[in-house]
Amino acid sequence: MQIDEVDQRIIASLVADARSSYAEIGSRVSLSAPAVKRRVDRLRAAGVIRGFTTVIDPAAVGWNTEAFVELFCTGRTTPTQITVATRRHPEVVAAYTVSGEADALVHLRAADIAHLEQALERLRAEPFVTSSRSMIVLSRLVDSPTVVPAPS
Amino acid sequence: MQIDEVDQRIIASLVADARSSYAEIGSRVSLSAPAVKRRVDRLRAAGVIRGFTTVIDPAAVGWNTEAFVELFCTGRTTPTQITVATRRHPEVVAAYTVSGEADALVHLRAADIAHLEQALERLRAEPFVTSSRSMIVLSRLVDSPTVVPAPS
DNA sequence: CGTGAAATTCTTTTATG
DNA sequence: CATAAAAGAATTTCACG
Repeated sequence: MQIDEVDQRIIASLVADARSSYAEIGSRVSLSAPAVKRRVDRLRAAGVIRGFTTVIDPAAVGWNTEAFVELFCTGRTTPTQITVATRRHPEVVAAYTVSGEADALVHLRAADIAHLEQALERLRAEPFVTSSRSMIVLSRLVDSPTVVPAPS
Repeated sequence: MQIDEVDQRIIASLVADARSSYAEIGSRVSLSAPAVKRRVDRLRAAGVIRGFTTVIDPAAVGWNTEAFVELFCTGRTTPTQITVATRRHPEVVAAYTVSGEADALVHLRAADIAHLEQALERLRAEPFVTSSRSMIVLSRLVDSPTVVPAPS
């Protein structure tokens, strides 16, 4: 899909504050509110804008422990298998297939260390997992939300 | 801060759609719009709600490559040093200090492999980095936004 | 593509239990 | 803490250039 500079600025504005009004965005990009709405609708329909969400402090709602787990899998494990398996675990925030030593990297979030240990055990019990290596997050140093510059 | 079940449902609703109206949220949690607004204001003031943002398809705006880099640092590297250093790199989406072999884990996003390689070189050139291990993301299997259940 | 205007709906304040 | 009512904005549709 074609995205012009105005779209980019609208996106940047919505990333910074998803609840700002179309009129407010319009004043920043020199467009009327209906024009902004039409562009946003188009960007949503095209899948550029996936949705609007709220950033919550995980600790405030009881998630105090995070970890990244490298999974080593059996030879003929498919990405789909890993997907369906990891999705079953509510502690899985994200999962990726990766190049390097490991086959997949899983981002976990748990209430506490005990909960994390439990989730880890469950994950490692998946039949295609041959071994794993965990990194428990000690502190989050940087956490940028979805950024939207225009890479040259 | 104290969060009751109604707050939790309001949060869940806002995480699912940050642009839904207070009236709509209110109808889901059996509350009037002003009551919802007051709770949201309180949750924002308390830092439970950090903000409202928009989820963008990275590829649609030119970010096609992702990687996780484990950093191994010199003995007396502080988290603050890693923070300020990684923040300087626009490709850094997130950074964590971690337990395990590595000292830090850095999540990078770049336009393409060439850009990623460049960013990696820059990162590895930081004086406190003794070595690194990269995992290039082949595919994103799972990507849940900030979830908000009530961990028992 | 864009704007302006009109109708509807939401937000937000204030008063009140 | 909640609701209700009222004023002010915003959303959304529509006609039009």
